Amino acid sequence: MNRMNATYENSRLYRLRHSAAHLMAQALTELFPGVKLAIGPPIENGFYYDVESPRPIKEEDLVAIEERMRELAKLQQPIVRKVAADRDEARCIILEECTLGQGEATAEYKLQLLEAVPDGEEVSFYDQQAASNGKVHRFIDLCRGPHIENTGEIEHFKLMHLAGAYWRGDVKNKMLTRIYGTAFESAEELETYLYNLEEAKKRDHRLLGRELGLFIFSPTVGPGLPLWLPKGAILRDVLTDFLRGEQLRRGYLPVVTPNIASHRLYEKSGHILTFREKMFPFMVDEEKETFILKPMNCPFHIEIYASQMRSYRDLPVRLAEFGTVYRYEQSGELAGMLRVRGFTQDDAHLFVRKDQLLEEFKGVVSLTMRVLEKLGLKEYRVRVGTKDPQSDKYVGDDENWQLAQEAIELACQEMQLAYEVSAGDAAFYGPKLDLIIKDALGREWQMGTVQVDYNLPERFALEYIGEDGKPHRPIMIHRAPFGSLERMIGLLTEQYAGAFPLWLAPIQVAILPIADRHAPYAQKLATILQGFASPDFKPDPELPEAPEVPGGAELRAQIGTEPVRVFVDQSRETLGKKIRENQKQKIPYMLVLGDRDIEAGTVGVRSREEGDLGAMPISEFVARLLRELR
RNA sequence: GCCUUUGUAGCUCAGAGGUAGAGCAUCCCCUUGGUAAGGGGAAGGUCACGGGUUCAAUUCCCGUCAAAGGCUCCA
Repeated sequence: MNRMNATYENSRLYRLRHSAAHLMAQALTELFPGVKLAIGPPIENGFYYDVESPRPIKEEDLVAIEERMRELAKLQQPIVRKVAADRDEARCIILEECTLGQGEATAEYKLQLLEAVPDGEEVSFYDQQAASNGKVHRFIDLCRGPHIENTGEIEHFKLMHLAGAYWRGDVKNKMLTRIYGTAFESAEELETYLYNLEEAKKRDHRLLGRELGLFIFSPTVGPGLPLWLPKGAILRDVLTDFLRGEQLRRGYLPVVTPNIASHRLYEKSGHILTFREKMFPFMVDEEKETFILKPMNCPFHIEIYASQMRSYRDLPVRLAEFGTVYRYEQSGELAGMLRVRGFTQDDAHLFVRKDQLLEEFKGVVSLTMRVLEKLGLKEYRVRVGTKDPQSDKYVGDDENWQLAQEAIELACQEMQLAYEVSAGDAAFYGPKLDLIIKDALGREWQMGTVQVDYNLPERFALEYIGEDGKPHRPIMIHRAPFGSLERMIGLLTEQYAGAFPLWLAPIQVAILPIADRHAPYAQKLATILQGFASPDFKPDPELPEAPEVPGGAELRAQIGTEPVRVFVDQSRETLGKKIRENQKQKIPYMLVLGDRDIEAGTVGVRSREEGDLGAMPISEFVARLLRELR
């Protein structure tokens, strides 16, 4: 669930939404007699109520429920708080009053909730009622509160959608129907919220991914298996080139490993035991052995580490690979690029000595911060996932866990990261630091991750020879600053609404020849901007000879070895149409090219953000471009 | 996987128990244009797939697949 701050929880809006949830429950008890109410809290953008209904609640029922809510709100029911003297009285109120004469069975979940209230804590109820046309409408609910004073204050609300939700969030329990709604203090705020929601949908990466030609999904290929189109693939290349460069400077060594491996590898790593349900069905060769499509890269990198004797002087060893892994995610979990079944991690494993752990961890976090900064991702949450003391699903001794956690927290403090500790969010082999970012619809996704691992070195009996001539066990750091290219590109698409910054944009410059006769010249200019053309390069032998681009040699020198990603729009359309189409493609710069420009050695520059900038010498535009890129 | 919803042309969407339409995109013709859609024409669909009800199903019912919003999980 989304996190809420104390200001919100103390606000009138929060109480208003809580009361709106009650009002909805009241409408439900009237419209669906026998409905069993579970819980109905306010949430970040509204409220919900979980119920078990005697007949299925359909989307079309929402209209009637909302209608009844409005009627009930108009009755101006005062909301009265009551405190039960003791547990027995609370039980009586639940069974006799809360059931509203609809039978004790409807109290099933409320009784369970009562049991969950800690001893000594006050048990309160909120009661609302009013009479209308001789009929008494009443609703009373076990609830901690607080609420607003009167249902009449609930004016600006809307029921949003239906969903299933397990009772107490446990898959083993019955699935209840959750009705989501939202409420605001004013009609304007409600409208703004709904409007923003519509706007957010336009930023959906699935929509933009297709419109901008980044990626598609094909049912013929299979769910959760994306196809990267040329522009999306360029985006991947730009991101991987960037990170590869950063890693090179930080002493990472590239490795490449296969997509499948013998089951023996994953038995040794423990994945078959702990990760089996996330793995694609095994490939069974009846004569020889079983192969597994890889769900993680680490065991391969471990094999590489273990392939030779390591000295303490060799450490840290940092092995990096953009490794594609396959995980059999539940069908209902797939979500565009944010959750797929085949994805490429910007993975690396650092094998370090104990005395190097803190510094290496900090190095990784610093790289991760550098990545976020470069990507322009400013809003994120840092979560340190630690062991759940109640659980025994972890491996390794407490001392190592303690050390690992201290290293993580110390690193965060030294780097002045605002982090929060979340018990139970560790990996089974060690604590970790995750970066969590919201998508367009406000849903949180784990992006980058840094994990400390004592377990796998143990399972694979990894060693290095220490200064003392004796074998020692290294510690592993697993890390992925992006998390995965799929998720990161999906998220970036939403962050930028498809208008990627110049350095990332799959196409940086579109050249728009005004008439057909300008196309050869446009091609010539394109090859210069692309930085690979020799002076006598002829782009297309079919094209007529074009005038030389003035100052071409100087421009080549200016561009150097960094190619600009250029597209020449040769469609036989009017200039207006070309501008419109390329603007919709969110290309950072358009260069309009006609007789006047060829004559004068200029280009008509149009910026995605600033519109028409007028004609300028080509060298001036190139200077502007390079300035922006560097 | 579970709950709710959706599935009509490449895309966005109309439509009705009697075997289908628009705009954009595509192709062709005319237009060669100076900063957000020039004009005309053509082609394009087993109405997701498989059953059932019916004289007749794309429409109603059931199942399957896929997608969306949630729940549970996770990069």
